[in-house]
Amino acid sequence: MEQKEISQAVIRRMPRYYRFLGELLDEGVERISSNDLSNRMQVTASQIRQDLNNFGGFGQQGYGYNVQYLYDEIGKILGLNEKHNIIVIGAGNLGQALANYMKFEKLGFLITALFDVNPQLKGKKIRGIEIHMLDELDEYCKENPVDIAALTMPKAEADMTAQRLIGLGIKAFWNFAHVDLNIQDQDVVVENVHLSESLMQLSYNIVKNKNS
Amino acid sequence: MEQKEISQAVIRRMPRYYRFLGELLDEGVERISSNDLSNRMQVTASQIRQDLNNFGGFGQQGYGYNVQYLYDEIGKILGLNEKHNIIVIGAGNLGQALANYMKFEKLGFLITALFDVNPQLKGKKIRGIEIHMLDELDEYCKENPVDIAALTMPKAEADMTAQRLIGLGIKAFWNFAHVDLNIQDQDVVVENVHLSESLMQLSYNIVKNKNS
DNA sequence: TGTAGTGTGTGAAAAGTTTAACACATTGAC
DNA sequence: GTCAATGTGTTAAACTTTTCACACACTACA
Repeated sequence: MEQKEISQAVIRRMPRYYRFLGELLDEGVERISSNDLSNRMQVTASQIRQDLNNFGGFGQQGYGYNVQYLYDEIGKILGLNEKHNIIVIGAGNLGQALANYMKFEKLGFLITALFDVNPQLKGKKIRGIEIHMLDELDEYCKENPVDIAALTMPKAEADMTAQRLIGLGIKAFWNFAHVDLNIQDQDVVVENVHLSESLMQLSYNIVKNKNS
Repeated sequence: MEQKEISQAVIRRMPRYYRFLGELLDEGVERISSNDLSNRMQVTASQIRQDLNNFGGFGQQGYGYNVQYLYDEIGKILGLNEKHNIIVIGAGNLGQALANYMKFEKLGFLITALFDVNPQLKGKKIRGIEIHMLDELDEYCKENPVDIAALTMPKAEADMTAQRLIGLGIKAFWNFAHVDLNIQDQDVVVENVHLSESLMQLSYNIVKNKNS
């Protein structure tokens, strides 16, 4: 059904276009050329045109791109026209921080439940979102639609829990545990957020800068 | 002083090598070939050899790589042999979650202070780390060594605060605010962690998978 | 000590990504 | 309506990254 494979390099840039177009909308800008957008975003106009053309011709010669239209189209490409229910496994600081973060809801990502093994957290609510015990996971997943599982538990349990969730039909993981999930199933997608690795990259660049 | 520029594509992979080598050390493995490592890490052996060779010949023909030695060398490359003091600007959920996360310390990243504008948080401590008021920032930075500022405040204030911090001599930012920092100075490095963008990428891949 | 086997470092090929260049569709001022 | 100006979509070139292939350094066993 998909025409041709679009590279992840392109996909990584789409949310940024979406963000800048949202800002343009807020400013009341109705149309924009790849050139003007390239100045704002500090990327080449050529890249913008190439990227967008992967998905079809959204612009018009002599006019440019209609901001609202392009914004909506990129939203659709990124799946933001659908709602996504997220459960968070691990209700520690990070899990609770995610639950508290309201920005995700505006994008259509709704955190519906948290799970933890700590009995002290049982029944506690974060912004109205209940913390369940991990042994209620199976039941919850059978009774409620779940699109994404965010894994914020210690790495030792992450892969095991992921396997359990795959068994329950979960097809998408937002993985904060510092480990590679061992996923065989082609249908299952994983997005890793490895904070320590990001910090190490920063550290490399600090040291490099010092020495140059 | 730096021999030649090493691409960020390579740098992005180094922390992952570091992680796998750490695991090998824990398992008591003393030596490993690029081939065995490639099987574990699901990358090509060729890529491992190329990547490592950017920094020098760490291996030996007929033997492979000494795990401990390579681990240490990559640690040095990533600047993990030095300590880095981090201040966190924004003591909301995410800021507090970062302060609570002990893994960073093991890598040499020490969170030394949090800052916020909310007077209710004044003097509160997270794992012994004090929350200061934002107006104490200048004084703090003049009296204490600060290597990295983690920005977890709302995006509206992020860029302004970054400029202020640059004025105070901070040269590295770990930016969680959903905005591009407007940095001119070549000496200043930025590492972005844009959680919403990561989520949108995941969402794209979910939708793509459904349609294929 | 000899020798078969291992496995790096490296140069070159292949694949992928980004930038440049431009034909021509559309705009907008007169 | 005409026509210069604009600015996309697209093809091709430049550049970057990844993979392949192999000479030969070193190991390890007899």
